[in-house]
Amino acid sequence: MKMKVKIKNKKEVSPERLSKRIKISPKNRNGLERLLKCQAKRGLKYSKKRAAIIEYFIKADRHYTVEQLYNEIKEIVPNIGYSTIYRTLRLLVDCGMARTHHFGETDTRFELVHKEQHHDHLVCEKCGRIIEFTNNGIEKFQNAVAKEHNFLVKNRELQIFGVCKRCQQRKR
Amino acid sequence: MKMKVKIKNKKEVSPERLSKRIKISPKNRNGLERLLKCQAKRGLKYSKKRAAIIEYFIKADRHYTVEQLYNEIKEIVPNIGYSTIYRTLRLLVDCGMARTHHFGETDTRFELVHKEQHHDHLVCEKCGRIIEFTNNGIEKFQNAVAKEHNFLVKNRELQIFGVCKRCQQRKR
DNA sequence: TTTACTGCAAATTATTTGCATGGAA
DNA sequence: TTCCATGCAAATAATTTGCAGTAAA
Repeated sequence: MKMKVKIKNKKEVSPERLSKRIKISPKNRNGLERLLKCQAKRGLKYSKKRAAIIEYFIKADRHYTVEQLYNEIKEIVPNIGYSTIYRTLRLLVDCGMARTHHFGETDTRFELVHKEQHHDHLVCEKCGRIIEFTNNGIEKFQNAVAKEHNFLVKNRELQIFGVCKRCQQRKR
Repeated sequence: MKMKVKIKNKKEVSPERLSKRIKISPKNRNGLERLLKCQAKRGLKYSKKRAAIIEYFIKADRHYTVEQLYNEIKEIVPNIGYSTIYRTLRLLVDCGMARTHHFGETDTRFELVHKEQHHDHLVCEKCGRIIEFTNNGIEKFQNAVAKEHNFLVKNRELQIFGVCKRCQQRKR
């Protein structure tokens, strides 16, 4: 079992530079604002590499493994280290700008939080494709189940594993 | 990324001893039969320790971490090693007698497969309690979503995280 | 000039595997 | 006797952290 002790530094620093440097479409505006607040609260400085990672991650908008992200980022930012990717993604998660999943794999996948709506995933076991979906019916029944058990819902995660349309066609 | 190469030995051996030694209630009968077939197919021998682990795991019928199971088993079978727990649980999973989950934790939890019905979990973030439930409505909507996407469903996993009834009451 | 950021190597955690030895068939 | 099962230690995999040098503010 893993035990963690976290030491947090808090200090005021203006994060304007980060917001100027990162070019983001409007849909990510509020996510970015959350990030800036979070940075300010922690007294983080602007950093070229971190900004590059965040910008890339936001633009790509995929369900990344650290390994995948590392491989793609290092083409743009040579000399980048694994730790920086890990640290940046952890920051995004802590700020609520990213979310983690384990789609039946050993390593963690990071997903950008930019939609207001909760969504779930179809995970293709052949090609690894991940398809997002939202379904109100499922949510309603989940709430009903929780109520039955007097369970206070904080979060939920649903994955449907199988074979996507494309891979089914490919087989024939 | 982890790469695996598995070498399998197949040989005929009678698994009668295991079935005699493990005392199991009727509801686990078919699970046990699957296990015995699986053992026979692989040419596995009977083993006192393995039998003890399996029997304990079946009787307890909980969502075990390897660590938890190890700690409890070693009281009964002194001198047991972690590897044996790992190897036995892997065997159970391969035989379809156990299933793994990651309830937002880093380590794997193992669950006994003894119900015919698929079920999902309410996971209490305060006390770690895991409550199983089945809900046909959720399943129907899941199937509908899959059909919409022409997705061939192989498996599904739903977790609802939050605070259980007991822990909510405790807070006040 | 202070203090955060980064890469690297070493540490941690969860899990698996090689090997010598004990035990089942 | 044969060959699987086990414990232990070493290996692996994913992730985190310490540290010394670099770069923001």
